[in-house]
Amino acid sequence: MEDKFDALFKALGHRVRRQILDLIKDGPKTTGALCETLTELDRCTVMQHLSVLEKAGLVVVERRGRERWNHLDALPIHDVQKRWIGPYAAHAVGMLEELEALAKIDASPQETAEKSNA
Amino acid sequence: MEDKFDALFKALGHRVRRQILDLIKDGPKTTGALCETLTELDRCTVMQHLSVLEKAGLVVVERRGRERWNHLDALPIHDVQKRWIGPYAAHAVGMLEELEALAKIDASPQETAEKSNA
DNA sequence: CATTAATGTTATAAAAATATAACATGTCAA
DNA sequence: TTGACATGTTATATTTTTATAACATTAATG
Repeated sequence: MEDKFDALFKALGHRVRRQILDLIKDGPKTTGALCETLTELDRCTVMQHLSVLEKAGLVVVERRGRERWNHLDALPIHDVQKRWIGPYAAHAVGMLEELEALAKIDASPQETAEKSNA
Repeated sequence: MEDKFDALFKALGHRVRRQILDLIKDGPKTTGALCETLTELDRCTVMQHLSVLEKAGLVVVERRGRERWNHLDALPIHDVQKRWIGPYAAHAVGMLEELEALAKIDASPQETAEKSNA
């Protein structure tokens, strides 16, 4: 289970792979089409990145004749959201609320004067 | 900007670091306390992991005397949520809804008979 | 102030990720 | 069927990450 999250976060941890996800978000693309966009990279490198995404379950391959169509599967990201991001994002909101509460106290310091000058 | 997401996803891409985040989620801990929990790892290794988390902005260090208190800062994860996870999780929900629609069609095939037998 | 405890620093070995090259396979289309 | 095209496979160089060891620093405490 933790292996799955390892693979997912590692897959998301490279800008090229995130770029690929964005490229196939609105519909599948062939490897060739992806390479045409990612001109700065060797075709083999693009295929290796696709392989990493595939192992993480983020890309599903459909073969059509001699073409390889790379589809996005966003379901694993939903799992990441549920287990890791959601709870921590909520934690972040909690932190922000604490800061806001502190700001209000600063704005009306007379209320906390007793505590401040120890 | 993409560098930030690189650092964040890479920081989250190791189970030990995710474990550390869980350990300090409900309050800061000293490096020593973390090492007592992560007994299978060398202290230096734990410190390296903390350094990765710190560079990603997920851990903020407070020094008290000779102790180092590691605080969670979940705000960067909020950014990840907004830019990467939220939109893709929504995409996943969309995929699920498409699948459900297909299931309904399967359940009442007479409604789509015209399309099916071309 | 000397000792111990907690942490920091530098160096290094081992493993994994990244990028590329060279060659191989399968398939479309004239 | 043959040549070109899209992709696949294997090998390898480079870089980065992970894990440790050895030594250094800083602060509490008797």
